[in-house]
Amino acid sequence: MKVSREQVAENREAILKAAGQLFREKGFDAVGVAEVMNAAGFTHGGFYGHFRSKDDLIAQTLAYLLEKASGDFDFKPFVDRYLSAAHRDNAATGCPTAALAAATRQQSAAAREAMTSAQRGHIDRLSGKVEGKRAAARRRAAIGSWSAMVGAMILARSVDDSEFADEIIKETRAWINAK
Amino acid sequence: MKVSREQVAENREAILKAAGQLFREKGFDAVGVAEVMNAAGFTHGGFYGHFRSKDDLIAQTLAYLLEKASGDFDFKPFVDRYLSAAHRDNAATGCPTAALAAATRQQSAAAREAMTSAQRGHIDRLSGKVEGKRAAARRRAAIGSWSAMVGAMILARSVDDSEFADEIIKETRAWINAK
DNA sequence: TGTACATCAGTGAACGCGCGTTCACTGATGTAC
DNA sequence: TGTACATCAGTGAACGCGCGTTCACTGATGTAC
Repeated sequence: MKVSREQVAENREAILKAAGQLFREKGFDAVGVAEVMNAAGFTHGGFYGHFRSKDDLIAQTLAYLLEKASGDFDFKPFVDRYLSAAHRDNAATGCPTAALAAATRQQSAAAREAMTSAQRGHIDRLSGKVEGKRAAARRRAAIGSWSAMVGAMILARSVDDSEFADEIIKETRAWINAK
Repeated sequence: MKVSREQVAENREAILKAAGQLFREKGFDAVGVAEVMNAAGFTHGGFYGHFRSKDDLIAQTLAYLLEKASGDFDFKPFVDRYLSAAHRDNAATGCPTAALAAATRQQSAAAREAMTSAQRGHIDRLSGKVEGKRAAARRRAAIGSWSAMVGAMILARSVDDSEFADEIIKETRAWINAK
């Protein structure tokens, strides 16, 4: 059955939302088109009315997640929220960079472009929030801190011992804050 | 045809070596059992004489790569070699943690165990190399530096602009060295 | 040491499942009069 | 405003390909005498 235009837009966003959670939780390859559509409340056949291919879905989901994650923030609370056990345990709703940047390396050009411009924007924003007088020093601190945050989250999630994972997160947080 | 016992051991290592390169380059899911066997110089049927399953291969390849990557080193040269454009451009022969830690999260218990014990060992070793008087401060610097190195390499490889990637690597290196 | 036989690493065809993708169909929406 | 028709979002069956896995077979290795 046909549906109204606003409904189409809502349905499309529901698909992106479902894909966003599933991809962050399980990775691009382990999530099928049918699984995404079911999670969004549809059957798989309608998928190609919204997206040209699974690759297209991946690129658009990345753009959608990275855009949504680009809100305003203060530096210290951002670091503390980011480097927390809650974030480690909730990849499906957490930072798309920590969950998907490594996998984006093997994805389409469109997906990599979405990731690239998001990283540019995020580092620019971080540079404005970090302490320091000279712009170059602030940018360096922004890049260094961001690398440490993303790396710590990925390492913490890759180990199977939650105490060790906590140590990685806490010590990285303390190390960044001590700068 | 049957082959000698030493040959079997050599062949097994050839498979692990081929898998190690392919997995680091393309990721676990994008590499098939037949592709690994061909790269090692065999046909796919013989695979199950060496490994119980593809999951088993993944776990054993991780253990193999992480073991080989655990040599001795000095801190500063290690950071400089790690955070280099050459390392960024050669994932297939580079650090298994940067290439595979994120994907290990979705793998078998055995794979995660290999990653966990390797991270423990690596952080212990780094703690002994880093400058600082008190053990806790050295361990903190080791964890923070290691998070930043892994995060910077993953971020640099995820973007499609090599100048921006270089900036991420260089600034993270400078930031670590400035600690 | 030499010979006969059992073992078993590697081969390549085959199987079956899951996944991305296609397509004829349905029926509600939106438009033309 | 009401009616008739065209449009098209979503359905669900079907297709085909690739991949992990199995298996009967081959022939070189290793062992028993």
